[in-house]
This record gives sequence, C-alpha cells and structure tokens, in this order.
Amino acid sequence: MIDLKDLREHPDRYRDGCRKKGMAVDIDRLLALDEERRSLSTRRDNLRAEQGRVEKEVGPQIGKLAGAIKKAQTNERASLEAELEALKGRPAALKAQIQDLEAKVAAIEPELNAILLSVPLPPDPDVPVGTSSDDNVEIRRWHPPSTPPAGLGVVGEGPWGFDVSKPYEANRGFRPKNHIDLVKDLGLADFERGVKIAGTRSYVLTGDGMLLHNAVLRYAFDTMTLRHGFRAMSVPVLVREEAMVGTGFFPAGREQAYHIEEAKRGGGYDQFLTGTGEVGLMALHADEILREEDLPIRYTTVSTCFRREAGAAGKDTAGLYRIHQFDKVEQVVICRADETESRSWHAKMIGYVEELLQSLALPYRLLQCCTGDLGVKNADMVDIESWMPGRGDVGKDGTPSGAYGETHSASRLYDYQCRRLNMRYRPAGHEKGPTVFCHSLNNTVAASPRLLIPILEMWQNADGSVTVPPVLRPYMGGKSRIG
RNA sequence: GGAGAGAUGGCCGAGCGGCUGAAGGCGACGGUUUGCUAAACCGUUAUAGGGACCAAAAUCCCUAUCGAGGGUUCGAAUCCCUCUCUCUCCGCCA
Repeated sequence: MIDLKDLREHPDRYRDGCRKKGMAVDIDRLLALDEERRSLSTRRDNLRAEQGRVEKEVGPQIGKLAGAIKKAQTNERASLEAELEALKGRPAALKAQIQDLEAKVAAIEPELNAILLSVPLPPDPDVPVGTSSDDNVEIRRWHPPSTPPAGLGVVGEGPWGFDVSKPYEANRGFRPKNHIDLVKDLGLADFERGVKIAGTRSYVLTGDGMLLHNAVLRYAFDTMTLRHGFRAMSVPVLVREEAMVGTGFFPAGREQAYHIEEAKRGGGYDQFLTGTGEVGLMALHADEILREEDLPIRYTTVSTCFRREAGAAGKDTAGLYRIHQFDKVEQVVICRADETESRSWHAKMIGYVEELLQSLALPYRLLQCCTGDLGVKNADMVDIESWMPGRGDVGKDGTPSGAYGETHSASRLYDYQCRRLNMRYRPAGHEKGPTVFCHSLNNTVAASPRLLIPILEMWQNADGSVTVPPVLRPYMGGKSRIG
C-alpha cells in the first residue's frame, strides 16, 4: 500500500508510476474521495467533541431526573417528564447528525480502500521504462569456466565451459535430449499418472527424480541457513485472505490463487493456498512493532507453492516448466527504512543465487525488469534466467535452440508491503518518536522442479545418463550419476 | 465433533453504565543520590487519523481505539447479538 498522505502531496508521482507500470488506476477519483472523507470526518469529529461536552453537562441531570420520575407522584410526573425530554433534545439532535455523517463516511470507504489497495508502488527512477518483458534489459551473463573449481566437478562432465552462443552439440559433442525425454527415459517423472490424479499441469516425481528434487531444495535451504545465516522457518501455505492482501498479492493476483471456500461449508472464513513462501514469511510480523536492533530480519523457508496459472492456457503445457504445484526455497529480508540498505540487500540476495547457480555450473543471466513487467508491489525487480537447452525455437534438425528461462525473481519493495501488513519498528534512540514502516525484499533461492530442467539438460551425458552435480551428491546418498 | 473458560496498554493484571486512554505492578527511559555498580526515591512511558503552527522538527487541539463488527443508551471496556481467536476437558486423528 502506498502512503495516502504522500499521494495527496505528490499525486503526479503516482500518476506517473501507474503510467510506467501500465496500470490504470483512477488517482483523481481517489483524491476526490479522500478529500470528501476528510471533510466529513472533520465535521463528525467536531460534533463528537460537542457531544462529549453536552454529555458531561446534562448527563448527570438526566440521570437525576430519571431517578426523580420513578419516585415522583403522578401529578408532578408529567412536568418532570417534559423537562427530561427537553434535556434529551440537544444530545439527540447531535447524535442524529453524527450518525448521518458516519453513514456517509462508511459509504465512501469501500471504494476508497479498493482504489488505495490497487495503487502501485511507483517504480524507481533507474528502472528502465517499458511495456512488457520484451523491454527487460540484460544486466550480465555468467558462463561456467572450462576448468571446474575444486570440488565442483571434472572436465568433460556437465556444463563446464559451456557457451550458450554455440549450439549444444558444439559445446558437448552430442545432441541433447530435452528434460521431458530425460525424465521419461530415466524414470524421473510420470506425467500421465499426475494428470490422472490431479488434472492438467500435474506430475509425479519418481525415484531419482524425487531424490534430485529434494537434493536441490535441501542444498539451497542449507546454503541460506548454514552459510548465509538466514533463520529457517516453516510457515502456513494455507492462509487467510488478510495475509494475501497484506503481502500485496491481492486484489491484483486473486485469480492466480486457489481459493478454499470454507465459509460456504460453515467454516467461518475462507482460506487461500499461497503461491510462494513469501506470504507466510512476511505475514509473520504483521501488526507488530519491531525493535530496530532486531533488524534486519532474514528468513528462509521451503514450502509448497500453488498457482492456478490462470491466463496461461496453452502456454508451456508440457513438462515441468509451468505447473500448478511446486516447491520453493524462498528468502526474505525485512530491514530498516533506508534506501541504501534496501538496495544493498537486494544485491546480496541476488548474489546468493548467483553463487548457487555457479556451484551448479548453470549458465544464467540477470535481467533488469522494465517498469511494465513489475508487479504492483515492487519498486524494482531483477529476474534471473537459467539456460535451458530444451527451450527456444526448434531448428530443421529437430533440435531446439535453447533459451533462458526464468528461475528466480528478486524484488525490492520499499515499505509498500510492510505498510499493508502494518509492520513497523521504532528507531533506536527515538523511543518517543513515531514508528516507521520497515522495508522488505524477497528472492527465490531455488524453485523445483523448474530448476531440475536446466540441471538435467545441462548435466546429461552422451549415453543418456545424467551426472549429479557434485554439490548435490551429499543429499543423494553420494550418488554421482542417474541412469 | 461435544462441554466449559476467556480476549484490557511492551508484559502481568484491576475495572463490570458517566469522574476510565484506562488503577496497581513489572519492564523501559530520564533524573536525584552515589567513588563505581546495586538499592532507594522522583518523573516519563500506547497507536492511528484529522487539524493548528510551520521550511522542518518540537509543541498544542480534536477524534478513534479495552479481540472484530453490529445493537441498546443522553452516555459502553462495562449490558445484548454475531464473528474471530486462545485455553482446559472429552472424543477422533497424521
């Protein structure tokens, strides 16, 4: 959520933000509603103050009179009652006016709040302006060196020295299989039975496929907790609507989430399946005032993620790329409201992922997302795409060109999310000062099975087997080869 | 699923129609005392919205908030209704 006060003072900043992000939000309507609400509530508050004074003044008299009436003789009762009615007249008139104003305020609020929730955080000035992912700007690429660093592999096995500008065959000396064929031939996944059980975009990981999946997650999780000091967490993936709204996924992404309609069954309230562990991690401290010395908070979780993929019909229907359910290691940082600190965490969180991909020898590139590709809640977003030989256009010989596919996404949100979540801290040394909304950031560490695609395709061998990247072997009982 | 009990400030806990933004305690912060610490004593101690002032901060004023929402009343932390949550016991269960 953006700061309404700031919008009031700098409406053009938000108009501009909407335009750059390609989102149509009626800022003028919001300003008008805000103006109206403030004028109404000021009048209401003044009347309430008046009511308070009147109550103190005539309240006790009313009480006394009411008591007197009970004891009074019938002949004097009538005059006492008239007096009581006269006394009640003033507060009653105030009450009616107050209720009228309250009703008017209440009538405005739903629309005002709905618009307010949909106003996007303006993108940072250094984010390139664009309309879609086509306008994203490549920041840099990384290719694995031809000589593997100590402990990460041996020459001739895996993608060491791989150059994505050359065909796979020129790099490795054989024509690659795509991950779909690899998992079928090696018995790593069963799509038919997945669909039988759960419908389209469903799958079953089998045998070494499941082991490799777990190995990737464990490796990524351990990297974050043991090496980088992030706190290991398990969080709900079935959450209340408040958590979805608070983290900024609703209302914009409502169609993307599975909706558990418990209220219809008399369950009291509905729930939603989260599409990322970010929801649970960020909602943890909702409505809390944190201590500055406890910041930054660094959390990581591994959780199952659910996505309806609404609007993606027909896109990436085969394989493990776009699926309804997957597992993801996610990292979040909650830090002080300081732009420099936010930016520095963003860079660090991207660095952790680069380190991970490099240890797996997977070629990748960093993509600066343009304004049109940002969600409502980000000021800045960097995607990391890993090289997937099985993607891209298929050539005359039936071999795909290979293409980068998104495997990670690092967002910088300033206080947008924490404002919605009402997550604040009290700056140290300013015990009496106002509270400040925290900044938050999030980034993927590893999403699997999607990350299995580059791993399998890049680490496959000419004989159809797949070498297990050395860093994953400890998580697979030391196994070095599948097939 | 059945039966009870409860939800008050950073925490504990009183209040059960007006004088209660809320006693008392703990904690925290400031001060006095002190060779230093401790103790003792004094004081301060919520959040949000709006407004005054203003370059800004500070300050001041008004309003709201005692789990949430609605109701009764001139007036609700206090009475009534609904919801949410927590705890205890029984049943069931990975």
